[in-house]
Amino acid sequence: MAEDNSSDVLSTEKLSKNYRRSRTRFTEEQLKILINAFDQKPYPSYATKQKLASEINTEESRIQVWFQNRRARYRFQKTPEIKEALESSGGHGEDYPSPLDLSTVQRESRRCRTNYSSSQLHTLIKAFMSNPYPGFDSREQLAKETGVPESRIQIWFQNRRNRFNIQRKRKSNELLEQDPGEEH
DNA sequence: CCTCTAACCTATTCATTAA
DNA sequence: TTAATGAATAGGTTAGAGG
Repeated sequence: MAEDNSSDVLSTEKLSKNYRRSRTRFTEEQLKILINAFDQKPYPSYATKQKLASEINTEESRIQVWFQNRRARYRFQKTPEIKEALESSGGHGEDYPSPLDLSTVQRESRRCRTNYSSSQLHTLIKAFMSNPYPGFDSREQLAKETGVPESRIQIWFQNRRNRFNIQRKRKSNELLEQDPGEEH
């Protein structure tokens, strides 16, 4: 088959030095603590995540991602063991009281909203225009340059891409709707 | 090869803040 | 009060380490 992926679509941005953070290896002891915390509270507050981070000596952003992945796995497989545990305890599992139901879980305090200075925004926007998908090294560089934590840089790029796409979509929809001859 | 899962992504929603 | 935007969510994809 012909390799037709040489098209210009992903020539500059996605291919260029776009590498991930190296994979974190949790020790058994760390996992024990994390799993225990998850069983107690699958939606930990920011303060709790910070506490866990210092407790197992890792970054708070790794804790955040770990909980995200754990919830996804838990929800997806809904493991037979857990289902059994739910039913064996008389219809309602006390150990797992549908902990992933957001409507019943009261969410606790988030991380404080970050305020960016205009010079920080200037740096970030410039970087975004040159590459909206910065790899780990690029994000670290930006963090160093702006003094903003790398985890905030990553979130900033996510939000920026989303809102950029939303605007783009709305524009194309408006173009479609403005067909000439539309009466009224 | 295959499985597991950290890292990453989009889309949406919640929440804070400046105008 | 509202618009802009940071933070968190669900849920999906990518990739690295080990069987």
